[in-house]
Amino acid sequence: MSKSYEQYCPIAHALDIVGERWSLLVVRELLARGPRRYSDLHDALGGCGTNILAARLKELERQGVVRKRRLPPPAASTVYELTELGEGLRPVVHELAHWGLRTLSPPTADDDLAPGWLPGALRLAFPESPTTACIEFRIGGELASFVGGEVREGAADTPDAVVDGDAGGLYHLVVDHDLGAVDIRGRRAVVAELLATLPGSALLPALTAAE
Amino acid sequence: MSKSYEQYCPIAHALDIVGERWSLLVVRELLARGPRRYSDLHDALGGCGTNILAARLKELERQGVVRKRRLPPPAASTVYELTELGEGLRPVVHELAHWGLRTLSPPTADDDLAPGWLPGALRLAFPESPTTACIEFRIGGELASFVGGEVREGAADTPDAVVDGDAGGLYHLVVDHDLGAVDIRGRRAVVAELLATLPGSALLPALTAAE
DNA sequence: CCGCATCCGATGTGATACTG
DNA sequence: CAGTATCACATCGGATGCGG
Repeated sequence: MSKSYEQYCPIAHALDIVGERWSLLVVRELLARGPRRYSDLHDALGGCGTNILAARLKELERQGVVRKRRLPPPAASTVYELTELGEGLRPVVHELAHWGLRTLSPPTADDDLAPGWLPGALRLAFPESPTTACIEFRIGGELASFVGGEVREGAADTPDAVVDGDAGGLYHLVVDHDLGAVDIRGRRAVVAELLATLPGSALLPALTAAE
Repeated sequence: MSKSYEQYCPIAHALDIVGERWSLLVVRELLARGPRRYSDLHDALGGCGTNILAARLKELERQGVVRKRRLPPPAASTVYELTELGEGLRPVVHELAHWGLRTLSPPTADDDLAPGWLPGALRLAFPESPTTACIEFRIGGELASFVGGEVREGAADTPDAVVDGDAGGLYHLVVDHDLGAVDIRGRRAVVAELLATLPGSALLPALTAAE
């Protein structure tokens, strides 16, 4: 879409930068997983055409959303990472993800999901510093934890709560706020608190009434 | 883009629905100005090709984002309006607008702006119920007011504060939180409170530090 | 392998014209 | 006013090539 909307409007301007096909998915990937190599991105995007990916990265770099960095010799490779401007897209992607969840049906099987999806999914699902509690998630073979408001891979040392279930259970926990969709050991209250930080907790109840 | 991203991911799914060119601008228009006719949309979008607009509206309707409604005889006409699902995009568009503002330079002249832009701009800029105060905005010939957390066209009866200036001043007020960029009569504090509800007030200070 | 650049058929876009 | 029809053209997606 090299063609701009040519409107004096922040939304049109934002879309001029990240509105092209694949662009926001590149940002999603960098937000959820951190700095990545070209071919990692290409794989994660379900193969979007190497030329397209190259074009998007070049454009995003030109716009100051993404930065290219060369790693030191031991692992000589180039990685792409978000600039501060690019990091600023987190709330946008976060809201978009929650809106998308409304019309996305629960996952059918864990096979659909790429290995290592859980930490990224949690990072995208929850705001940055939602709670000081420590919660461990064991979802369909994946393992990740909330520690001090941050998401880590792997188990937690002394979790306040452990959430156990499959991807469908996590879906219902996040979308329907159904604490019964997963198995929770420890302090259920901290999980409820975490859910209260979701955009949906303000929106969903309002849907039946007038918005 | 009739072609879906075909990923099990809420963001990819959201973009399958509103990620096509022009789609989010249609939503923006309906969010900011309420139900509109086909040709009003076509004008507001800077002429995006009637076939494209028709295709987008059809797709958005099919996806349950937009609804077509026929007005009663007196003003026999068809209008498009957002469904509850479509209204749910408000936080998304809201965040996107604030991100876009970061790299959008101040307006050069008021000529750039379509008549009646102010109420829509205020509705997009500020969250839904930010304050109970009553504030009147007089920006470059445009007139709009915050009353009870809602934006109205025209003057306010008994405003707590009156904000006077041009479009550039409003820009700096919203982006830089510069209360000096406009002329404020009455209680400055209620304007400062309103600014505190912006996403930027949480993000901008954090940019110099680590995000 | 990694990081692209090039070529090409399929598809989407944009301006104009035209119809109910 | 509310679209549909048409057509030149840009872009996309997929395959392939190719130097480091």
